[in-house]
Amino acid sequence: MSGNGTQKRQVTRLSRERRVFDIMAAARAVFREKGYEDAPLSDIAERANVVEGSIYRYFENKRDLLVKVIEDWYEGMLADYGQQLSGISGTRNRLRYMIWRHMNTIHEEPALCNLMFQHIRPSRDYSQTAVFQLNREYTRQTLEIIRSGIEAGELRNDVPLRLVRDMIYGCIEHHTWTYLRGEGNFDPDASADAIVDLVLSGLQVRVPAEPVRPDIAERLEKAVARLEEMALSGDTGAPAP
Amino acid sequence: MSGNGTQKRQVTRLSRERRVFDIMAAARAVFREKGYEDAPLSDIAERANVVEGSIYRYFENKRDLLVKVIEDWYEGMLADYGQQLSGISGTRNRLRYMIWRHMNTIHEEPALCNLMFQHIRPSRDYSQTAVFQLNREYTRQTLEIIRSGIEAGELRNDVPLRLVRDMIYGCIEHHTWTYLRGEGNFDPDASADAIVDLVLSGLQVRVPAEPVRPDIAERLEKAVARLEEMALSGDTGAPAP
DNA sequence: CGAAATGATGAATTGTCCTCATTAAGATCA
DNA sequence: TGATCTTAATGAGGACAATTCATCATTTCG
Repeated sequence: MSGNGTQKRQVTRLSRERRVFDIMAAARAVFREKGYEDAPLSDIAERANVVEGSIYRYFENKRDLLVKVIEDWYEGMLADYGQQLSGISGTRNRLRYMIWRHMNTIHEEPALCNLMFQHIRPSRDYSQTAVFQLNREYTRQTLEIIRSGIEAGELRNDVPLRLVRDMIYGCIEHHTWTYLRGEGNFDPDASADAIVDLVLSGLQVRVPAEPVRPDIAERLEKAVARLEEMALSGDTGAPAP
Repeated sequence: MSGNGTQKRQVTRLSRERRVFDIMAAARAVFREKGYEDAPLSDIAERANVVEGSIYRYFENKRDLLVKVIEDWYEGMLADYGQQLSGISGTRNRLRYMIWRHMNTIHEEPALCNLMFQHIRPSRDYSQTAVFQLNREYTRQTLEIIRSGIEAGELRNDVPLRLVRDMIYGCIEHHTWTYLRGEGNFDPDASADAIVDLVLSGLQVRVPAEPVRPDIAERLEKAVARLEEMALSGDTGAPAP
């Protein structure tokens, strides 16, 4: 409207790394806030101080941007996982840490987790992505915990490992979502304890280590009674008529 | 192009029910084939022999159409569930049936399940939908199975019910997806057995019902030995030096 | 300093969902 | 039966977001 007809446009050029970093940071924030489909590329571009079209110089398309964002987040998350875990000993403690950490992640980044579960994991080519590989390494450690528990004789050896893995992760996810939906409040510590307990002990009632098995107690008592009787009567041990 | 300039357009009018039925059937097919975002309304309209705009006379928008499709499918699915379940007795058998059925559903309609998990369940207003209510009733029956197992003394009574529910459903879903992704082949029967077993028994090694507790066996043997000795010696029962 | 190479731009294109003024089919009534 | 009214169906067009590309700005290099 005002007379800036022949104004030369300003163009700022930064290093490739810096641009990629800016765009991914902006994308992560916007995706976290609005989800995937409700996040217009224009929002991301604006927040990154870039024009829409420029994004396509660094990312194939919107989906590729999402994948890279999640990948980046995942890497940061898992960076210290192995190390932390190696500092914990005992099957139960290690399982508990793994469960606790997984729950905590969902609790702290529900939006990004949602993107992962809604848009990355169900995609056809998921098993070709880097996130898949990261995840594989992550869950491999869980399988390893179980395997060493079996070797130590603490855990049953007749259970399909993958099923156990699926049970643990499935439980965590399902449980966290129902909580996030607003059923009760969230206590990762208590929940982690309960899940470990349930996975290890199962639902069935366990017979406590019985003080004395009834049939044996009976036989013992009879033997003692007979002993006493014999001691008093001088019997030779043949049953009384 | 060819000279049909003033051709009167043909309009067919059907009952409201019939139109809704046609559109939902077409939508279910197209959604199943292409997912949600990759299913253009034009495809659905074409398959239903309707023009795009007409869909909006019966459904608020694309999402509403999806919700109604899933609702409809869910209702059909759960119609006989309660009845089937009431024909099965025993905690283990009932749990197994519930698990088997859930797995089977995912196996037979992976695409529709995906829509449910990806687009319906995570939505903000999920807990206001009819599907949510249906699902609630569905999982309530699972809680009921467990509750009656507890009452019968078969199951532990110190376990949070919701956690058990989450564990079962989470396990089924996670497990089925990893299978559908192509890791191994799918055997609902074997898997259902394994899941029931794991949920009931847990991971930990169970001490088998010992034939005789060692300490008791020892005492028994000693008693018998003493008996014999006494019978031979005419001892009064005081321990031998 | 000039030319070539590369990066950034935003206008234009495309593909969808969705709206709405217009038209056709069927219902109602004289 | 024919005129009028009601309402369903239509499809052209609006809105909006992803993606492309010809053009121009900046940097690099001889």
